Amino acid sequence: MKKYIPVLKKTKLFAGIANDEIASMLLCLDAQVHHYKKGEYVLREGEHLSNIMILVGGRLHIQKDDYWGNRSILEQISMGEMFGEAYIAPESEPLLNDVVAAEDSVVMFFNAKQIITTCSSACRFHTMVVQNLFFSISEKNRKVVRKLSHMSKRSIREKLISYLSEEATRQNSSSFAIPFNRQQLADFLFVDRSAMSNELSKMRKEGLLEFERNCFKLL
Amino acid sequence: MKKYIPVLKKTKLFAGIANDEIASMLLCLDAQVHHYKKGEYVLREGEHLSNIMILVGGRLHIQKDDYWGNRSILEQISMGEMFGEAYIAPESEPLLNDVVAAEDSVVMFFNAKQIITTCSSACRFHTMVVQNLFFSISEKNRKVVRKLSHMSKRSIREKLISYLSEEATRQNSSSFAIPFNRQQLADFLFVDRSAMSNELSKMRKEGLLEFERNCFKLL
DNA sequence: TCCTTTTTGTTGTAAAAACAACAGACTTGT
DNA sequence: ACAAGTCTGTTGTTTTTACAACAAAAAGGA
Repeated sequence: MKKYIPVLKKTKLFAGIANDEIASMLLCLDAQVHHYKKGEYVLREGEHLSNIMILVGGRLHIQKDDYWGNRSILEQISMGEMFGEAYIAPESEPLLNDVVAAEDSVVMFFNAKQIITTCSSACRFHTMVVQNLFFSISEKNRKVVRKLSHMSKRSIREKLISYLSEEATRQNSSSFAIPFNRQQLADFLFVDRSAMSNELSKMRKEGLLEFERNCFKLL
Repeated sequence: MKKYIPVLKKTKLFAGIANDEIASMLLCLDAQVHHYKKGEYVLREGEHLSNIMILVGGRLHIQKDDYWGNRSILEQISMGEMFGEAYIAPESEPLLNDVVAAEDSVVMFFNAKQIITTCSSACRFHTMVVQNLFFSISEKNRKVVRKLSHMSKRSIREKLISYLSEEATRQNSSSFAIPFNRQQLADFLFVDRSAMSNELSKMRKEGLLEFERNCFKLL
């Protein structure tokens, strides 16, 4: 458990909190560690949540498969990101999507009630965590809205440009790796893989970008 | 100002707070009222926010126009809903979209810092508001994810079914009105209006639904 | 009321995407 | 090293969507 404190320290939720403070909070917040193999389900659609979770190792996909087997990847969760936080409100509906390990992953569970109910004595920094929680969910919110903007684009090409540009900006370089293979990227952009591959090739021919596997360079 | 207290009382943010408590908080939170005519901009892309806003009259669209004049409506804000809350975090980027009055509207502005910084004495209920704020943004989050699910559908027909089903569920009836005209619905679903109109007609012929103007009935 | 503007549905055509099928490159495990 | 499986790009076909243009219906204003 303690070995994840350095990771937690870097998260938005525990920003500005000292290591030993985090350690004491782990007890107060009822922290638990779970391990998942690639492909395993962390959460399933329809579940009721009473925990807030932080990914401390690996990578997760928040996704949904429809009746015909079409998969849609709504979000990707990377190291240090929080998830599940939107479903702990008292009148919240059950989880809308599945959460699946995209690679071997480690997740920490925290008792949600303990987080949002500021405790009386022990944890001096609890108030700060509540505020951090709000800032974290704010960031998540903006992330989803950005994704929605990608999806508002009408053509595969525009969606690709929109997404790849964001990645280039985020990684602060015109050369960057993405955390998806082709099929996953297609599922993430809600388009057909072969059509997308085709479009990528066209764009390369036109000199808009270069790529190899999951590495891209915008020109 | 005081005339909006009954509206505020029904919002998620002020849930469980007595009328006179709200009244005193209006001062503490630096509340201001602004009026907008249909089509007027409430906020513009790129702005930095230091307020949380609640719509107390009318209807707003959170939207974006691209270079070629294609409009995308990302969200609709109805009476009593909060907005802007995701952009007040210290390291938040500027606003990603425009906020426009879809009809004559009234908006209340609250000082964001005052809300998230629990004040010392006067407002006994301030702690509750902070918690409400978290639950409100949680709900907003789920709303955006639901919209993302609609958009994950590959065809216009599926998007329509996905959106209309949600409305039917939300309004708890198979007959319901939607808050969009055809062009706005198309902008909201990120598709072409005429193609969508066409698809609606086909669906009506096939007996899937009935409609007239903005009133729909699922069969 | 009449005129103007907006909204909606319809049609035909061009463009784009989905779908299916396959081959070659690359991985992985034995 | 080999076999099995996965990933990626490519092609041809079918389906769907976008686009443009227009007419009818409805709404709004003078």
